[in-house]
Amino acid sequence: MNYVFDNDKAIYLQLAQELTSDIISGKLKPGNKIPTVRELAVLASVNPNTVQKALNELEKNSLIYTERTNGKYVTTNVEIIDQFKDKIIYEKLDTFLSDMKNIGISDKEINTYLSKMKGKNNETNRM
Amino acid sequence: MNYVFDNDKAIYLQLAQELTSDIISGKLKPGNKIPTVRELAVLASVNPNTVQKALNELEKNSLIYTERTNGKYVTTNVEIIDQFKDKIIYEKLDTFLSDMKNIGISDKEINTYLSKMKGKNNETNRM
Amino acid sequence: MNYVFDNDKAIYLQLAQELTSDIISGKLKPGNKIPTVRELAVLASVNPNTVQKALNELEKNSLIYTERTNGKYVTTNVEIIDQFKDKIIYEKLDTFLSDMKNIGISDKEINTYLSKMKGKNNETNRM
Amino acid sequence: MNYVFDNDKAIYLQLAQELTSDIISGKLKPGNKIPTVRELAVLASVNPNTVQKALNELEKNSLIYTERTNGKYVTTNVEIIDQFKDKIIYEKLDTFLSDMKNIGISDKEINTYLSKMKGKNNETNRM
DNA sequence: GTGGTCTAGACCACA
DNA sequence: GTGGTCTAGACCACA
Repeated sequence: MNYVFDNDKAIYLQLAQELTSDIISGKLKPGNKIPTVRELAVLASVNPNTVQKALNELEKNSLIYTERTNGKYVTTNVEIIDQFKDKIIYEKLDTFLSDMKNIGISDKEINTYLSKMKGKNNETNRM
Repeated sequence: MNYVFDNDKAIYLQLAQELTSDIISGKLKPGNKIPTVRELAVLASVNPNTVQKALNELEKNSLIYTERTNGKYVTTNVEIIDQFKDKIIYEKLDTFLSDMKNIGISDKEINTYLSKMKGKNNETNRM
Repeated sequence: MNYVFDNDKAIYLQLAQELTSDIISGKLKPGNKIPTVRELAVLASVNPNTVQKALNELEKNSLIYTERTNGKYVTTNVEIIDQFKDKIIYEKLDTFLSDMKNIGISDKEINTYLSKMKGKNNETNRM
Repeated sequence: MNYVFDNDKAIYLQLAQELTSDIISGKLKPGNKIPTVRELAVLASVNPNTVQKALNELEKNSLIYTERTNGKYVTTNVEIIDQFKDKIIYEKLDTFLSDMKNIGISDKEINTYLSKMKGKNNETNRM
């Protein structure tokens, strides 16, 4: 996890997206315990309230659930994760393609750019 | 122009990006007059001050210039526009690819998804 | 006359200052006819209303007077011009020295800078 | 800090210049916390939005940086401050000398005036 | 009619 | 409490 936040968007939303990525990618597996709010707060150099707000987003999407006094866990319902993964991929693709279109880049050009860049983008980590 | 704003980001930044897209894509051509601050405010259902702030962003990037009492115009310096276009394409590609990577999508899968979706994304308009 | 205006200040005030300089320096001599409002407007690439407003400033300071239907003239009262010259020199010096002081430049340093720069500032024309 | 504004120039620009002077002169030192937006608004008898706009100017010039929710601080990069100081001194000298020239004051006369006035200008505070 | 500035006041994210 | 955004509305310089 590489917590560098973009000033243009609320931190709690960016954090929620990072954590969602971790679940979707399998980095955090079904049933895994999520680090405590305080641990995450330290990891992300962020106020616990902000972490709480981020985790609420995940819970709203049923990606995690809370065991009272025991902690928060990744859902064991693989269906939900898979569906969410599909939804996010679709959204990101859609946004990417319509952005390219708005900028005036044809499908053909997209392919050219993509083949140029693949394998080179190891530095950044935005979502 | 389709001004639907996302709650997650400052309106003035989203508006600035829409207008930047319009210039980069050639929809607004070098030397073209930008609609007046007040016109844009009405079009985007937003306060004139917010439009001002958005246009300041474009002016900061030298994409537009102001003729006192006359209006604002797209730069006639094609170089600047081209360079900005390249910069934005690079950034969007980079973000897209690292997002996909974070989600756990391989380059091969990206290609599959892309060929499925191309030509279908006519609804949305985000940047 | 070199009419390049600074965006940070009203044009009519800048124009008034240019014209005041011309009188104070003797470029426009006592009794000389001032170019017409329209001529000045063309020279300065400015609206006649703006020239009018600038000339009002000079008239307010008694540096020029209007002969109905005949035009505007530099005052023949040399006293007034001399006093105004003194006043402006004093103000400019005062502003300059207090600016330098605020920036933290000592009198000694001012001298060093001045001897370095004298004779070199032929390009600019601000007032 | 002495916040008296001149009607001829935008308040936010004058405020920006005052604060720039404070940094350049060392009155506000590298790393120092800038008074809060609201404090400055009260000090300058000005709207907080106007202060924001002024501070944006300083941030644009990298003289200050913002710590989210924590406040704004003078840059710790002394290089930047020194370069900006040089730039401003040069500009002020250049303006001063060309103004004097336009008024018809010779270099020799400037020296005479300067030696008369030095040490006497304690009242004013313009920049 | 054009852009620019400013205010009063509200509301948000984050700590 | 800190900075940031936004609105409604007023007023100015310039053409």
